[in-house]
Amino acid sequence: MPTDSHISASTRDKILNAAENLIKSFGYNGFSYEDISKSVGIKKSSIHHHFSTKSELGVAVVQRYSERSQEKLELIESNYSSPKACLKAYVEIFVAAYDNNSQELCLCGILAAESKSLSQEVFIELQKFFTMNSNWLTSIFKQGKNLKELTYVGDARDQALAFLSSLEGAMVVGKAFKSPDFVKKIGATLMKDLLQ
Amino acid sequence: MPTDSHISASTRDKILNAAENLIKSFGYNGFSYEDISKSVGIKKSSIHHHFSTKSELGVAVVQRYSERSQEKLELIESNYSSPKACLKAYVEIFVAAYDNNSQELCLCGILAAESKSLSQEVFIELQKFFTMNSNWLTSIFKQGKNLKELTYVGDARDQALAFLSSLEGAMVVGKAFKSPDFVKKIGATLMKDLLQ
DNA sequence: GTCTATATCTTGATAGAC
DNA sequence: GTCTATCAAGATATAGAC
Repeated sequence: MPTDSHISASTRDKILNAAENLIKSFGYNGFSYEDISKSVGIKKSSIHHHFSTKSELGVAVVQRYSERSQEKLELIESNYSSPKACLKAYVEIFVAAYDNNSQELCLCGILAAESKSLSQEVFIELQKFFTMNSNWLTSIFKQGKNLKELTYVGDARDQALAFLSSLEGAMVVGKAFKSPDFVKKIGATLMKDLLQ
Repeated sequence: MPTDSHISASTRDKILNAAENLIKSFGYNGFSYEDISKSVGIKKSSIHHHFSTKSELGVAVVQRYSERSQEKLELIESNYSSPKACLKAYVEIFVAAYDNNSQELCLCGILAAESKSLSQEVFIELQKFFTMNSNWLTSIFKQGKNLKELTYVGDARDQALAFLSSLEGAMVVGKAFKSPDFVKKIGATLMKDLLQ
């Protein structure tokens, strides 16, 4: 058995989990090593043993988040052949992340908003996330038009970027309204528009 | 002459200007009294004379931003009678804020992302901003459908919220891509979709 | 209304014992 | 790999002179 998914998370993973959740809730400038210390039950200095700087920790958090996102995208494409179903499943990622976790943001959404506060290293990982997502969506939109499953005017990439922007924005605006089903509603509206 | 728009800004206004710009760039958790001090050329303690707490400053910044936004919305409605033209002018607000200022975010967009870090007082002002914008947009979308100028399916409010989310999200995603004309492109795409 | 000075706390990070 | 102890810097905020 190559993976030991049943054993409890390593300290390193616990730190990454805590950091990811803290960033989603309070942003990169809104969390500290002390917060992680409390959450994981380990001293600040021990965190530095695993991630010597905050930037290094940030890079690792975004990398892991991107890897998981990529796995989800691959899973969608292997589960669904129709672009319409793929897009619906994509929306469901955002809905689940938001609705199931008391209106938590996309990790990379809040980091993008804080771009100017990030080290170059973290920012580069951030860009990779958005490049991956926009490329995937563009491909889906192209297929959708070819198969006449999705209705839109103009360029597939423009539509993909607008779609991605809408979902990221929905998480942000939904927080301001403290609306638990905001992303679900926006997602449904977006899909409806594309099936016109 | 009732207004003295030619005289230089009061210290209070200078502080508000600095705070607004700093928040747009680095977020609420990303700026300090020291930053304002450097920007305005005044000591930290003097800022406390005008705004005794950071929360108080935050409230004032959002209130002023909202007032200006409201004035813009009123100006649009008095300048244009067509819903389509109103919506186009609304998009232009976001485009101008983003493109002219090296990809600066909507003040309330980044604050919404940082919701959990805000005092209740600041958060309440934030909600007012989004309520005002969504109500205005809903009204425009209703008129647009009645006059057959805008094409969309379903509820006007849902479309208004999706539209607002798209613009807010475009500013965020555009930052990740370091794309100077991202909001303009997304805005054009959104308008095209509504004129289908 | 602005300043100097200071208080108090928190931050990211390091040194060194175990 | 985790701990205690400590650091220097930066944070919000206050006291009191001018």
